[in-house]
Amino acid sequence: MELTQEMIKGTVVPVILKLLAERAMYGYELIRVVNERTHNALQWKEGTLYPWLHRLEADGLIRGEWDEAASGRQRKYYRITRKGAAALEKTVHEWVTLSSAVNAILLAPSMA
Amino acid sequence: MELTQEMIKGTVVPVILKLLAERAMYGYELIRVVNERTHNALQWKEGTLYPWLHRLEADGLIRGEWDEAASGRQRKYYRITRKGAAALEKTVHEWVTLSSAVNAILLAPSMA
DNA sequence: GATGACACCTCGGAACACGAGGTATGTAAC
DNA sequence: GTTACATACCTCGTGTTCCGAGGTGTCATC
Repeated sequence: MELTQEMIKGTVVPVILKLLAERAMYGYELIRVVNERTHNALQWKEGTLYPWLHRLEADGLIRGEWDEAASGRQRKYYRITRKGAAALEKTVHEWVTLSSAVNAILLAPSMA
Repeated sequence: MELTQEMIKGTVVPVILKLLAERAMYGYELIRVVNERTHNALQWKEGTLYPWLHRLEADGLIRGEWDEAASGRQRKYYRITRKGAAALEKTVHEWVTLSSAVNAILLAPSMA
């Protein structure tokens, strides 16, 4: 019964879309940025992220493109599509609705 | 790719514990109360709730007891245990940490 | 006596996370 | 030059979960 991990589900998609809306990034970078920005509250793993990137690309929400870094290393940079931007807006709204509802219950004062 | 349903996962346990910390309730009642309090933002289903009640009882976080309602109908009232109260505190803290981290990303101003 | 709300439950298919494993390249140390 | 590590991509299998569909029985109403 690993609660935290369960909570993380469902936040993956909006967070990916949001970060890619800010700027194009490659998979490994996304993991690093998320772990840093959330101080490891969200601990993303490769086994979770890569399949999602493929799914989102298949759905046309993001588009990946191989590019050569200055070091000469190949990286696959993803950027958000128009369709993805629309999905982002929708999913953020869903998150706000849900988290507000949950907060309203969890943070209500306990009855004595 | 049903995002909202995915998000709901992980919120089930803290919400159950919190509501039972307020007062003893039976399963069917929990579903009704949650759907009302969240205006259907969380739409709980029986197929999700009942297995969780059994799991939480098996883990000693809640305790169920059959009781006869005034109508004569049998209901299984659940109440939180001492162990459950500790788990509630922990899981609420986890939720706050997680939702704050996600909000920090999702609600950040988009770069132009 | 039939219909529908209440109240409990289980089962099975589909979806998902993630650990473990794999490949390949650049960099640093020795 | 080769060993070792960080980078960077990927897939597969196991275990876990949701929830629609189905089942049982009770009570109230008509």
